[in-house]
Amino acid sequence: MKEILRQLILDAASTAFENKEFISDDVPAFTIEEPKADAHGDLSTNFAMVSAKALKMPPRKIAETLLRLIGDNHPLIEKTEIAGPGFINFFIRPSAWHPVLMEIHEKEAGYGCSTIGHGQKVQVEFVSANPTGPLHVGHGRGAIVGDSAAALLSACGYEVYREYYINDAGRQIQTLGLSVLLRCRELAGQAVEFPEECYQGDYIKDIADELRREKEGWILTLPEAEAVAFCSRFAADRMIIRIRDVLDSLGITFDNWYSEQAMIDSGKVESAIEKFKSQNVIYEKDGALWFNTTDFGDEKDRVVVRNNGQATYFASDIAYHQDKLDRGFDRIVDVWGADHHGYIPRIRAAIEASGKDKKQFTVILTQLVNLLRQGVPVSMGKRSGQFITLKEVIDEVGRDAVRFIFLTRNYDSPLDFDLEVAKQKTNENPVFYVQYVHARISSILKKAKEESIQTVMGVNDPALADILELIREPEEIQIIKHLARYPEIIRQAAELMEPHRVAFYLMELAGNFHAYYNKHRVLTEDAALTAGRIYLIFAVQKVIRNGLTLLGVSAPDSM
RNA sequence: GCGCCUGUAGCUCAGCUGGAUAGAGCAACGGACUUCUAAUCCGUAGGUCGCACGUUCGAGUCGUGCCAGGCGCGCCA
Repeated sequence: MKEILRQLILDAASTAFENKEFISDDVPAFTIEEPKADAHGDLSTNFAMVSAKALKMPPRKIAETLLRLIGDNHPLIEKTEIAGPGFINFFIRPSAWHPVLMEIHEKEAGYGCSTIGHGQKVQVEFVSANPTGPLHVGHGRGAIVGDSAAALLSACGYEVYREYYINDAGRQIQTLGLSVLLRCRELAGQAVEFPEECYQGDYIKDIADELRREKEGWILTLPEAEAVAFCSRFAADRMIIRIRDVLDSLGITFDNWYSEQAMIDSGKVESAIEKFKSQNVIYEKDGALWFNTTDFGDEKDRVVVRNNGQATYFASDIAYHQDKLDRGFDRIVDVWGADHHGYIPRIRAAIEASGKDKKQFTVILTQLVNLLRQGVPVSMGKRSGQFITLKEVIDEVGRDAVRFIFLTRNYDSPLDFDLEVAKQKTNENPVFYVQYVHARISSILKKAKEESIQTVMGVNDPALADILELIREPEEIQIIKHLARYPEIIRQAAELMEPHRVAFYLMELAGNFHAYYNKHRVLTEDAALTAGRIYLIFAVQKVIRNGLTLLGVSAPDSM
């Protein structure tokens, strides 16, 4: 609808130019949007105001000219008006909205999808939590936002590749291994002193127990270094399995789990360093190797190899991002927690230094999550191991509610997650509000079927046009107008990678539907009217389902 | 001290990259179930958009400076 109007306006503008009524055919960017107030029509454009300067005409005068050229007998338009400082308001004929329903029924799950991505390859790297401890709710937020953003990109014609980067090398993993080894010895009855810097959580004991069952006393006979190395690998593997299981329970899967250790073993880190050395962006100072990130806008240069010969994690990060680009992705997206924001300049530096466009690299920074219970913060002590894990939250609250809550906030805002609120089946928890629409419609359709009412009409059914003429209640037109916006919402949400827009859209659509449901009956004595209304609500259901699917939330047939 | 994020109704949050009279939900108050699911709906009340300047036809939105909160500033991971 917007596109039709846009074309109409552009045509009128160029006619005006040909008639020499406009002195320029240079059309500035103008918008067409749904006004907040119904009195301002169905759609409105600021064309006259934004082009006032270029045309050297007062906005209202421009608007008058345009409207005269558009004429007042266009089939879609009921009336037009000029308002305020120069808005042109269009009132659309109610029946003009009906084709939206036909489009939804034709496209089904494809309604809302687009091809704006043109098959560009996008890699989305998210979660990538270290396998040294269980996932917490902060990871959950990144996981859900990343997964949903990926789904949106996919729906918009990008070729999306989901990847998890496993930090399975370096000091932390050593510590993990040591922690497990010490717990093994403990289980064997040895007296051990458990250092503070080791991981304190009970999951370490669990893994030690698994290890003991599988290997019995064997591990205790190994020399310290070998034992730690073995425990490290064993524990990291077990942690990854746990992490994957939790993510699975949220409906999140990856195309690839990328091992840092494997990357190091393949020599990619070394060669990346060599490459940068030869480009003189890496230099030596005080016995260490430094990356000259300052030249690319960072605050200070960063160490890549320490003077003890050990590479830093940054070295791996450089190689990893090089590798991403080498694999041919047009765009790479990293989803990080806000506590990592200081890393953006250096990673961006690494990308620029390799001759790539920094615009190919985007970071989604999810702000922190405060876990509460009835308004009281739940402590998140890291070292103590005394924190509520993501798994516990999912088990308590449920997958759909967890996902929806994370997706009803802009990821850029800090988020209070109250466990008690998340469990409530009230409107404080809008996931049920939206799902209820789906269930209600399923229920109506089921009943219609039982009463042998035809529920599916073909687009080419000759009776369709007459039946749709009966769909003209204000609430019905309101719903269809809202349905018409869906594809644009999806495009916007994908471009900005802001899934919360979809969640809010769905809540609004749900509101429209519930109001309609309470005011009008779908199954009536009038067969034609009933058919039309079924056609309408069936479309609503499809859009609800499409939206929920993008958010990774189920669409139940009964509740 | 420097950098990033946030500040909108009592609470939790939207606000479509600058549009018209700033919106939802919750909480409060008053109504609607013999009907296709009341996990719903209808109504009332609630605001100096942190503060101050600036940019322009027009600012919650953009710029600058303050104020408040969160996070980050290692040859740590």
